[in-house]
Amino acid sequence: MLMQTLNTQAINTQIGGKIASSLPVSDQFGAIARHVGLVATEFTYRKDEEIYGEDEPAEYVYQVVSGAVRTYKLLSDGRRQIGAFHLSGDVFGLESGASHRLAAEAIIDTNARLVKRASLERAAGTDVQVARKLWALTAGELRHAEDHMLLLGRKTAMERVATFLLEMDRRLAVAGMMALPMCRRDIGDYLGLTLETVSRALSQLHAQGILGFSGARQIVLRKRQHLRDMDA
Amino acid sequence: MLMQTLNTQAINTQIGGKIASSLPVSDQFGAIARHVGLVATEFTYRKDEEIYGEDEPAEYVYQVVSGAVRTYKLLSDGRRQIGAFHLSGDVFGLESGASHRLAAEAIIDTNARLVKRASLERAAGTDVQVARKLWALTAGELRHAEDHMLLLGRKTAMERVATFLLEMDRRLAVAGMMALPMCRRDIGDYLGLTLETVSRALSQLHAQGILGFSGARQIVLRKRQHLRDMDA
DNA sequence: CGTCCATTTGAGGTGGATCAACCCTAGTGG
DNA sequence: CCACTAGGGTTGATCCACCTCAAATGGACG
Repeated sequence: MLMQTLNTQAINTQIGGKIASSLPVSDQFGAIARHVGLVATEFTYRKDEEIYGEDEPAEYVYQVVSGAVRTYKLLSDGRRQIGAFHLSGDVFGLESGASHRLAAEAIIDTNARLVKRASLERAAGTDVQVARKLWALTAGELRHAEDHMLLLGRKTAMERVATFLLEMDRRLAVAGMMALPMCRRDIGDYLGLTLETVSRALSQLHAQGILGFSGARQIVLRKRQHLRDMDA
Repeated sequence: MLMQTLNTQAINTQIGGKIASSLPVSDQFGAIARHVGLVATEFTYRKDEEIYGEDEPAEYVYQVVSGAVRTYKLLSDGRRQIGAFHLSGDVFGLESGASHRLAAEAIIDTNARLVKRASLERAAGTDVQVARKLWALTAGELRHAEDHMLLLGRKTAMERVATFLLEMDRRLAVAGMMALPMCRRDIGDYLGLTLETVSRALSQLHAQGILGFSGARQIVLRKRQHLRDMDA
């Protein structure tokens, strides 16, 4: 369980078997709140570990430091819909209401900063900038959900995969190459497809020279415009 | 174009061919903002009239007074995904960013109150309660979108229709009967199905005695628990 | 080097889409 | 008051994109 180097004043504590660190909020934590007095705790979650469950009280708000997180809903028979993938820098678990609407799990080993929801609420009550930021974060999630409804309701399998590749390319490509943290089943459950259909679409794009593989999860896009055209 | 009785101090004006009325905000406008000084304008939209377009600057926030509104996204070839139906009392068109993410149209003749986005923003800057309310409204839309992603990505046609019926029953049933304002095509574009599939599902539920018709859009649910069971 | 998953690929089935009549019913005009 | 019409809704027949089931392949890790 590797942890990112923290502020030297950080106090490391052991909670529930996970390594935690308290640290004063600095500019590096700006994404959640630039507000003096807020304390962030850093946690490490192992691959496939649950971070919180659906309908669980929303005690904390999270920011991914490293790793990746999936949020999802389940039907009673196990069918799963992944609502979003959260990557480095992303905030997740922010709720206006009392409980989490989706469950969250680490896709791979993940470090996250936590702040108490209550302290954010308090900060928002005195600092308009904080309140505005919380609203903007929720609005950003809503925008993503609206785009995703169009994908799930109306796009073909190939269009869904093309959209997914462009999204991931934008969010995690380094030097034109992306290293996907999630498996084909996760991608399928995000796109409303089976893992086999995802695999077939990727194989077809590979055969057409639109993407290159170096390992199943290392992908380089070779014809982005072609993907944009097919994403409808 | 019938209009609801307004405050006697209201000033009626004619704008762009539509009847508009300015009125001081009172408690009846609480859903958008209980903030002195905000002015709401009332507009009437005819059936199928566009209220705003996708990506159009978000100048106003709307509240349905009477009627019904659909918000939707289109793909280039005309495929449409309806994101939500807005009924009496619902707020729509609220954006944290600069532009509308979905287009909006009146489903039937509709009256709506409008307030300038800028004045809401101003109010939110001074009144924490207003800021909190705006956030809660956006969070409520997000919750609906998250539920709907699960429906679109993972539910069967029958499960989608059952979910739809329960949602509409909850939102617009009067004396156990609901009068749907939207046509089968709208329902299909909301549920990610074709209008034929929606019609077949409703016919099957009718044949099973789970619902009764009095006209294609007048529906009474006879076995709500049965619908809840099939909505997975 | 062997084991275990993740991924790919193949073969066949099916739920919902598509294409096509037909049927209501509300509104219109005679 | 009734015949006519148009648009919405229903129903039927067929199709096909994606799912399901199955097996082979590959890659990471002990």
